[in-house]
Amino acid sequence: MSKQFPTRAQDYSAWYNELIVKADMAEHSAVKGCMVIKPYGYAIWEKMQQALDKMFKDTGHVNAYFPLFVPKSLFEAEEKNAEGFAKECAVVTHYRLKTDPDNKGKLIVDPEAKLTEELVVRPTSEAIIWNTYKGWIQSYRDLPILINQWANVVRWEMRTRLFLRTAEFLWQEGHTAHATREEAIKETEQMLEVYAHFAENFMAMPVVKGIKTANERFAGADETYCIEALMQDGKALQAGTSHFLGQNFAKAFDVKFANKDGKLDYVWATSWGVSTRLMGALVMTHSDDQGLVLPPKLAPIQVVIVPIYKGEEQLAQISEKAEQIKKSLLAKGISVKYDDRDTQTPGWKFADYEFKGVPVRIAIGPRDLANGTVEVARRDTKEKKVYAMDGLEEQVENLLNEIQQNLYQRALDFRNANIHKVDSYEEFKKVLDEKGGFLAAHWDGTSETEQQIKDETKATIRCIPLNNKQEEGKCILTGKPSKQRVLFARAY
RNA sequence: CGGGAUGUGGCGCAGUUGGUAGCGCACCAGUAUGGGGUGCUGGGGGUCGCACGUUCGAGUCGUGUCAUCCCGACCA
Repeated sequence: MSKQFPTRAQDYSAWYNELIVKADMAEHSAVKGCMVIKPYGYAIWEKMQQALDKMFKDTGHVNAYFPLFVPKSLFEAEEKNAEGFAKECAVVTHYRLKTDPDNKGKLIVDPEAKLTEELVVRPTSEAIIWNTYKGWIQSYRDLPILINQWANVVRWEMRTRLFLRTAEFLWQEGHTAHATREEAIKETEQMLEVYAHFAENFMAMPVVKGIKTANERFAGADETYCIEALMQDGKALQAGTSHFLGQNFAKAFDVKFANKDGKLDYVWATSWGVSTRLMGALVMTHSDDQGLVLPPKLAPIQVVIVPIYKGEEQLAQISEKAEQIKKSLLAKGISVKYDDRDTQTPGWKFADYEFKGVPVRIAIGPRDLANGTVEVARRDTKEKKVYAMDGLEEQVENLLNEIQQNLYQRALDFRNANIHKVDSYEEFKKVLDEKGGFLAAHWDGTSETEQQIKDETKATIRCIPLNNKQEEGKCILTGKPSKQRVLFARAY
């Protein structure tokens, strides 16, 4: 492993890219804009999936799967949605290759095999799903439909970055159908809460819950709720969205139901999603110049045990103890790896697990064996302590909780310290350039003002926080009256 | 799509005025080690992104081309 790993201060972007690759999370693939998620990175994603999936199930949702391809005619049905995604769609036009008659051993697209209708590779699944729901819904008795899908989607981005923006990415998308507007809004808000809970309690990443302005709203939604996080470099990152789709898709796909009075009405819809982008968020929330830092709740390996020994006999003695410790930790539901490979030295292992963000490391050597102790090191603070072997599992359990807490608190302190109230456009620009972070500022509520600020500063309104404090003020750009501050930031 | 850069063993790089490739890490074998990326000895592996051209001779010069990365516009 290279020793000249860039620091965050030197080059945050390079730090991020190299960290992902060197921590063995992912790498660039042979396909432009697409990454290979490696086992270690995928294991983190699986932990995220498990936690989220349970929360979805606990709130009454079920999983299903819909096709990767969307016929163009369906895709274009909801105009705003189609328009919003049109410029980043991959399109399948043919279904066969054949040997090139002019170039032996090479293949060409068979011109005879042109599809009568092009297939859009889903950038999101509203269209195909609502076309399907049409056949499932006749009566209010068929509602609600509460479905989630774990899938891949493709958005042909011009510029990509590992996890943060890849042409193909993994996500989950919930698509629900309801009899009333109120119920759909309640669902939208509920899922936002689920996301916020996941971000804060599993990722240890504080988020601001809010709603998007019209400019930033999901194409085809009436309202977009979001959770916004702040990365270490002062840029914001949209970590999850929950959309109230109104009756837009029901109208586009003619999905009506008979209510209790026998009257026909269009179905109300929501959709909500989080993606592998959260992996990037995780990295940019906690990791440091020594590599990845993982919150215990999402770490594939929570505790690693490293033996320090001379000779096989000593290893056997240490292994016996180590296996005992491993067992007692496993019994507490803690994931443990005992790394007794003799192909790497202890120091090498220390550095390696540190780089990969394993929250707790236990080292056992002959000295410990004699004293009935172990050396315990925590990744978040780099602190090392000697613990007695007796009752170690409780200690480690507590330590993991403490680390989880500490990471959250650290991130929260950072986030709070980087919400800056600004009251003039000059101050806005100055703070944005010098400090970054969220800027709480008054805005006159118009798209034009938002757009102008974006054009001039690259900062966008990340959200209007929920339960936002109401106060009289003047728009920083136009000086027009404003009733509340909104959060601006430069964003990923 | 605009700007910048880079393509040389698995990875990271060097390669002077053109004379058919070298270093570090990794890898393999042996050996001594083992409380923070271990030392020593020996070993295997590349035809220099691709094409064309200049030349007696091209990693090196020229033209073209492809790819990737970074910055920006677009976006989760």
